[in-house]
Amino acid sequence: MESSMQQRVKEIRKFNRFYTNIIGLVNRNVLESPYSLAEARVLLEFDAAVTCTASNLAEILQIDPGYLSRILRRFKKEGLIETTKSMTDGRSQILKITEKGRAAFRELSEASSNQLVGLLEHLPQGIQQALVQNMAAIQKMLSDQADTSITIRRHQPGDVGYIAYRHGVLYEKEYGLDHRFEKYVLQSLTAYLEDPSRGEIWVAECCGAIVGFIGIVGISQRTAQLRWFLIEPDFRGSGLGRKLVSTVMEYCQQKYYNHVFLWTFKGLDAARHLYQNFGFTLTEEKENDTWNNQLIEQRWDVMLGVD
Amino acid sequence: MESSMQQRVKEIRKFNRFYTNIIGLVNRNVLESPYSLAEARVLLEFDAAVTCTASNLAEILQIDPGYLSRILRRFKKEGLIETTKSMTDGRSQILKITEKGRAAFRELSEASSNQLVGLLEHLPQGIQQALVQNMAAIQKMLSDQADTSITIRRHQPGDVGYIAYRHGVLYEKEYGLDHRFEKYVLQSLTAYLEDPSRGEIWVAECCGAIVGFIGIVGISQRTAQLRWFLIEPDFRGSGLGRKLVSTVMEYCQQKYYNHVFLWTFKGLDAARHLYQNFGFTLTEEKENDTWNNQLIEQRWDVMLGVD
DNA sequence: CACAAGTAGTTGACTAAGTCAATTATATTA
DNA sequence: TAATATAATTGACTTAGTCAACTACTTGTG
Repeated sequence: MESSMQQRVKEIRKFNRFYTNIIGLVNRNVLESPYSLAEARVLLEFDAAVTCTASNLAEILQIDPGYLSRILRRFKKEGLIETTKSMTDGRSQILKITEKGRAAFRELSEASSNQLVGLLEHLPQGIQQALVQNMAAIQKMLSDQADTSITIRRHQPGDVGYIAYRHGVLYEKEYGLDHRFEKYVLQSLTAYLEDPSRGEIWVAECCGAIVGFIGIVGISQRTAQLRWFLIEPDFRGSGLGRKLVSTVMEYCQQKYYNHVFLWTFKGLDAARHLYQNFGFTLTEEKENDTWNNQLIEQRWDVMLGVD
Repeated sequence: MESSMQQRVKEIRKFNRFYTNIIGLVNRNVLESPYSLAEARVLLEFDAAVTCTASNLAEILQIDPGYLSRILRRFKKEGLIETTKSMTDGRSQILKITEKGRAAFRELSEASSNQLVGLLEHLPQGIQQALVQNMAAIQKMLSDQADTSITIRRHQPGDVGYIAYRHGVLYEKEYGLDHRFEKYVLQSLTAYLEDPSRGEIWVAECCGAIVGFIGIVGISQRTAQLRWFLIEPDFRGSGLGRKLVSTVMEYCQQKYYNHVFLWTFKGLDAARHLYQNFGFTLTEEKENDTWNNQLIEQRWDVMLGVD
C-alpha cells in the first residue's frame, strides 16, 4: 500500500523534472525579450486582471514586494503601466496596463504561443486534444477544491457498451476469461436493452471517469437479478460497493421486488462480505464449464421486505 | 482549424502557469535546505547517474559550465562528492557521490517526496493512479521520439464492448440517436461474438488509445458486410479511414468474398468519397423509422475480384 | 606525425536577480 | 487617540547566473 504511494511519488517527480524542462523551453523566448522571467510573469498577469494593486500581484505571483516595486517602477518609466491612487485606500494604488504595455504583453504572449505551437504541430490533432485533456484533468485533480466525491447516476447512451468493455478487459486480466465471457455479458446487456423498463443500470463516476457500475433486471413480478456489478480496481475498498448495492436494494424495494439474486464467482471475499451484509445467502454452487474450469460460480439470494 | 490550435495553446499556457506553482510548491523545501535550486538539481541528478562528468551534468541540467564548476567545487569541499581523473580522457574527471552526499541527497529527496505525499494523500487511490497515468501520457506525447504512428491490430477482450461504447456516445452526440441505436449495435456485436470466425474486427490505436475500428462479417459464402466503422472525431481526415477500409478489403480478398456491402447514413461526405474510392456504389436508400426520422440510411455495394 | 580545431573544466570579472529590514504614509481597531 | 496593521518604497545587501579568456588535454586531417 505504502509502496504504491512511493511509486507514484517517484513518477510524479519524474514528470516534474520533465515538465520543468518543457516550461524552461517555453520560457526560452523570455530570455530573448528585454524582460526577466519575473517581469514577464508580471506583464502576463495583467491579461487576467485588467486592474489590480501591487499587493495583489505580489500575492498571486509569490514575489517579494520590494522586488515587485522595482519592476513596476521600471514598467511605469517605460510607459507600460499607469498608476492611479486608489480612492478607497490612500495607501494602495491601482495599476493599469497601457496600450504600449498591452503591445509588449502581446509580443511576449505570441512568442510563447509560438513555442507551444512548435511543440504541438507535429502531433496529430487527436493527440493534441488528448494532451490538453490530460492537462485539464491533472489541474482538476490537483486543485484545492478538487471534487473527488463519487456520484452515482442512471445510465446514458454508451454506458452499456462501456460496461461490456470493462467486463471484457478486467475479467480477462483478473480471471483469464476470454471472448466467451465477453459474449455472455454482451448478451445479457443486449437483452436488457430490448426492454430497459424491466430494470435499471447505475454508473458511479469520479472526476469525470466511470469507476464502477451495477444493474438490476426484473426476472418475474417479484424477483430481480442483480447484474454487471463491477468496481475499478483502484476504487475498491472505498465503500463504493456498499453504495452501489444500496442503490440497487432501494430500487428493488420501490419496485416491490421481494426476492433478489445474483451470480458471482467463489473467492471474492470482499464481495461475499458485502452480499452477506445485505442479507444475501449462498444458495447454489456450480463449476463453470464454459469460460474457465477453475472458477466456481455461486448464486446468492435474499428475501426483502416484511421485517 | 487554426482556432482550435489557439485554443489548445491557451489551455496549455493555463496548465503551465498552474504547474509552475505546483513545482514551486514542491521546490519550497529546497529553499529551507542549505542548497540553492541549481545545487539541489545537481545533487538530485546524482541519483539517476551514479557516476558522470561535469559536462554530462551541464548538458542534462542545461546549466552554465562555469557555474556548475563552482557548485561542484563547493560539493567537493563539503565532501559530498569525490572526483577522479578519467582514464580514457585526461581532460575530464569522473564525479562520484560520497556516502555523505548520498545522505544529503536522501534528505532533500525525502523532503520533496513528503511535499508530494501531502499533495496526494487526500485523493482516492484511483484518482492518484489516474493522475500519474495522465502525467505519463503527457510525457510520452511531448517526448521527442513520441510514437504518434497509428497501429492496427485484431480485436481482443473488451474491444467489442468499447466499440458499442463509442458508437453509443458518438452517435448520440452527432445524430441524437438514443438507446435504440445502442441496442442495434449491441445486437450486431453479440451476433458476431456468437461465431467470431465468421468475420473479424480491427482496432486502430495511437499512443495507447483506441482511435478507430472497423469490422467485417460474412453473410453468405461470397458476401460480407462491413460494419462498426468509426473513427474518433479528432482522428478524422488523417487517412486512417482509408487504412481501415483497406485492411478490410484485403481480408475479403483473402477469404474469397467477392461482394461486400455496408449500411451508412446519408450526408457523411468524407465517408462517401472513401467508399467510392474503393469501388462501392449506392444501391439503396431508405428512411430510418426506428432511431431518428431525419436520417436516411444508405446501402453501398461493391463487387471484388476478377478485374 | 604535426598541427589546427575542438572539448572538458576552471577562473576572473562582471551583471542580474532576489532578499531583508527599515521607512513612510495611510487604515483599522481597541 | 494611541497602538497595531498594511501598502508601497528604499537602501544595503547576498546569491545566482553569464561571459569570455584560459589551461590542459583529445581528435581529425593533410
